[in-house]
Amino acid sequence: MKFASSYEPNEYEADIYACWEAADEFLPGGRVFHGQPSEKTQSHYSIVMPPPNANGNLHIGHGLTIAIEDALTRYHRLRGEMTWYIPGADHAGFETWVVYERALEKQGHTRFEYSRDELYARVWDFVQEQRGNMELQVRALGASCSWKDLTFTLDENVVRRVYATFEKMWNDGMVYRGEKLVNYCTKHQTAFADIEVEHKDEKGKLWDIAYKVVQEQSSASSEDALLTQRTSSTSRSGAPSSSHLATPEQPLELVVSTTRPETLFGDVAVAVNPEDKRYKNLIGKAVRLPLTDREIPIIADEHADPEYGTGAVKITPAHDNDDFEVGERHNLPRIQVISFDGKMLDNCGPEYAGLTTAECRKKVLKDLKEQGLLRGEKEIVHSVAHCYKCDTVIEPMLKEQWFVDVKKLAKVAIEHLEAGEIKFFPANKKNVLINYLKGLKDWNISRQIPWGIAIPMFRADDGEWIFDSRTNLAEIEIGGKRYKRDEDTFDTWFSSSHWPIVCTDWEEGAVNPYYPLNVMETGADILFAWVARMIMMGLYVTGEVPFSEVYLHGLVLDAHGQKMSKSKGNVINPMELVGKYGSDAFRMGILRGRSAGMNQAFSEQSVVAGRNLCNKLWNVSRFIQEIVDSEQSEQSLSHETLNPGEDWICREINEAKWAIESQMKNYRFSEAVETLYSLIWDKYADWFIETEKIYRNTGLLKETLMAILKMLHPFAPFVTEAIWQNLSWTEGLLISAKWPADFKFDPISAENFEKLMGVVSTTRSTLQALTEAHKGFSKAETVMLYGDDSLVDDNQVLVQKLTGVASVISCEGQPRGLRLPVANHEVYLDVDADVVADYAQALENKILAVGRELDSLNMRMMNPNYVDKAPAELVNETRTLIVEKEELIERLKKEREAI
RNA sequence: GGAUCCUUAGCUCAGUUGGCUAGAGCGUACGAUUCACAUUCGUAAGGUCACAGGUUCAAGCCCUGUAGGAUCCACCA
Repeated sequence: MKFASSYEPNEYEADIYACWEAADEFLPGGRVFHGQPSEKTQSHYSIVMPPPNANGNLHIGHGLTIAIEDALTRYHRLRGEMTWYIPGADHAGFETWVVYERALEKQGHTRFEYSRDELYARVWDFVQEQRGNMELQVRALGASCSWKDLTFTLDENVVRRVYATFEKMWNDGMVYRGEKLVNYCTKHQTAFADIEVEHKDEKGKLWDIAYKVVQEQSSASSEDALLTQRTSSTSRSGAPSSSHLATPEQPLELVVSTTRPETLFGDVAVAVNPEDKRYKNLIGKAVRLPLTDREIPIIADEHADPEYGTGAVKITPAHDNDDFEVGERHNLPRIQVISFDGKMLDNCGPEYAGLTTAECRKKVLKDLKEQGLLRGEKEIVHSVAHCYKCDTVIEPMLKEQWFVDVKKLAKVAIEHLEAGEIKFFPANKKNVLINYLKGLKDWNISRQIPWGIAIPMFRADDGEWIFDSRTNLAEIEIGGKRYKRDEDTFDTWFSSSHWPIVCTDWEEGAVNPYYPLNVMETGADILFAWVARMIMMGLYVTGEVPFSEVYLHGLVLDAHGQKMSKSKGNVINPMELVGKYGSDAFRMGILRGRSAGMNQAFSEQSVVAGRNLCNKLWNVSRFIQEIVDSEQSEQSLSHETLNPGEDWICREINEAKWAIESQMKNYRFSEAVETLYSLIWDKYADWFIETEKIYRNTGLLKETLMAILKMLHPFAPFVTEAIWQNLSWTEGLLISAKWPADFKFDPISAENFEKLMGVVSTTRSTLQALTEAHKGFSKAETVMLYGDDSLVDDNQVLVQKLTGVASVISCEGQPRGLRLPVANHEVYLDVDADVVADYAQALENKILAVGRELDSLNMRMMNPNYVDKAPAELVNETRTLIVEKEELIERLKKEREAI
C-alpha cells in the first residue's frame, strides 16, 4: 500500500518538483520538443513572470501571482500547447539600493566615499550573497517555469536591448537632455518619475506675506533693473482679504499666500489673475522681496486664482511645478535656493544659508513677523509629495536629466488599444489606461543612484552629448575628442518596459512564435508604471503590442480587508502557509474568492479548505486503488457505464470540464476552483464513490479519477502528481498528460440518478426529523417501503446504503407508515403509529409555536400607539415578520396534512 | 478637483449578454461513528441582494439619484 491514510505535502513536494525539473518538463514542449523546430500546427503559449526582487523574499502578492500564472501555464500545457513560462529576477534598482545604503550607513560609511563603479561592484556582490531565497520559494510554490531561461534584469542581453532602444530613440529625437523641475528626494539624492511619487493629504498652513509695492521708474528690461521708488515704509495694517487697491497717496503692498515661505528667496515675480479687479492697476509694477534687497515684477497670469488665499501668488520657478510653467510663459529667470541635500544655498543670504528647509521656514516666519510683514496664517489640507521609500518630502528641483518625449509613444499605444488589440481583465482597465496615456507627460529616466543600468551617454567639455555603449569606461576618446560618461543610471521602468521583448529573445526580422505574449499577468497597482510602458516600448521596438491579453490582480488584504503592513503586524507570509498546509492548499486558498483587479481579503481558512480538498482527493484515490488491488484479474480502462450513478458522474465530469475551459479562457480562477471542489467533493466522493462501493466498476473508476486529476492539476500540481505516481495503472508524468476527452453516457440514465438522489435526500431529512421527534427512534431499525416504483425497485441496495435504513423492500398491498414527501415517487417509512404521531406532534408543536409568535406580532400591530409612535423601521419589520410567519405556518400545515 | 471600483447569509466572497426557488467556503445548531478520509459523514437554521426612484412581462443584474467604503490620477499657491 503506497497510500498513507492522509496526504502529507511535505513528504512529496520537493521530490516531485525535482522530478519535473530533471525531466525538463518546464521547457516549452517539454523534453520531447526542446531543441527541435516545433510542429507548425502546434500552438504556442507564452507568459512571463513579473520578476521578483532577486535578493528578496516572496510576499503574499507573489504567491497570488504564481498561483495564477502557473495555473494558466499548466492548463495550456495539458491542452497540448508549446508552453513557455519565463521566470525573472529583478535587480530592483532603487529598492535594493535603499537596502544597501542602509547597510552601508550602519557600518558608518556613506555613498559619497566611493565612486559609482565601486558602489556598483559592491551592490553586485551584496545581491549575489543575498540571492537564492526567492528562486527556492518560487519552486516551493510549484511554478513550472523554464529556469534555463531565467532572465535577470541586469543580464547582458537586457542591457544590450535597452541600449539599442535608447540609441534608436536618441537618433529619432525621442530622448532629450533637459533642465526641468524633477521630483527630488533630498535623503536619497535622486530624482524620480512622477509616478514614483506618493501624494498624501496633509495638514499645513497657508501664510499671507506682505510684499511692498515699488513704483516703476523706468522701462528697464532686466529683472535687476527694476528700479525702486521707495514708498513710505509705514506698513498698512488690515486683513489680507481686504482691498489692496492702489491709490496714489497710500503706501502700497501686495499680500501673497504661500505654504512654503522659505522658498521666497527664489521668487522672481508675483502673479495676479488678469481678471482680478483688486490688482489690475498693479500689473506691470514691482514689489520688494522681503528679507532681501531684490525687486520683482507683478505679472498677470491665469494661474493665480482670485478665490484662493489673497489671490496673489509668489512665483518660484526653480522650486514649484506650476511656477515653473508660469516662468516659462513669462520668460522669467529660475533661481535655485535649495541644494540637492536639502539645505538653503548661499544666495539666501548668510543668515539663512546652510539651514534645512524646515529650519529656514521657521526663521523666515519669525523674521517676517518681526518686520510686520506676516499678515495671517490659516490651517489648510493640501496634497504633499513624498518619497515612497523614506517618506521625505519630495522637493521639486531644477535639474538636467534625460527625458523621453512620450507624446508619440503614447499616441501609438492609444491607437492600438482603441483598436482592441489587447484584451483586458477586468475590461474597464483599458479605458483607465487610455485615459492615463492621454495626459502623460515627458518621462524623466535619469536616476542618481549607482545600482542600475548606466546611461550610455558621454559629454565633451563643449557640452556635446554622444551615445556610446561602452559604459564600463568613465571616459572615452573619439576622433581626438574626450567625452565623459554621464554618471546616472536608468529608471528601472525604462528597462522593465522591455520585459516581454527580452524574455522571449525577440530579434528584428526573426520569426518568434512566443512574441507577442499570450498574456501579461501582473498587479493592477502597476498598470501605469509597467503595463503602459511595456505597451509603448513594445510597439516602438517591435511594431507589435507585446501581449494580447492583460490580466490584473488586486492587492491581497488581510482577513478583515485591511492592507497588510509591517507596522500593523498583519502580514501573512506565504511560505509559512506552504510549510503548514502544502503548496496546493495555499494556491487553491489564495485563488478562492478572488476576481480580477480587486483588492480582496485573504485568510488562512481558505487555505485549510484547500488542504482538506487535497486530503479528500488523496483518500478517494487511495480507496480506488484498494478496489483495483482487490480485483482478481487486471481490468482495463473503460468508459463503460453500467448503472445510473455512472452515467450521471460522466455527465457531471463533462460539464465541469466545459465549465473549467470557459472559466480559464475568461480568467475566472476562483470559479474554476469552485467547480473542481464541488465536482470532487459533492459529486464524485459523496455520491459516485458511494455507489461504487456496490458496483465496483474498476475500469470507469480508473478512467474518471484520471480525468479529475488532470483537471485539478493546474491548481494543485503536487498532490495530483503524487497521486498519479502512486496509482498502479498510470504512466508517465501527469504534468505532461493530455487534457481529458469527453465521456460517453446515457442521458436518461443520468437523469434517473438525479431522481434517486432526490428520494435519498428527502429520506435522510425525514429520518433526521424523526430522530429529533421520537425518543428511541433508530433509522438502522427502520424499513423503507416502496409502491409501484421501478427506479427504487432497480436500486434497492443503493437506496438502502445511502439512507442507512435497515432495508428497502417492495410493499405488498396497502402501504403503511409515513409517506415521504417526494414528488412522483411512492415511498414510505414503515414506522409505528406512535412514531408517526410524534412526528405529527412535532410538526403540530412547531405550528403552534409559530402561531403564538404570530399572534403576539398581530397584537402589536393592532395597537394604534405602536403603529403611530414606534419608529417606522420597526413597524415595517413587524409587518415583514408577520408575512414570513404566515407563510411558514402554511408550509408546515401542508406537510402535516400529507401524513 | 477628476476617475474607477465596491456595498448580497455572522465573516470572506461568487452570481458573465436581465429568466433566481439568490450560491460557496468558513462559522453556528442538531445528529452519526470502527469497513478511503474527524483534514470524516448526514441534516438544519441563517438573506427587505446599501437606500430612493425609474425602465421591463420579469431587476441582485439595466438607467437616474442618495449614502457609506476603497483605490488611482491631478499643479491647487
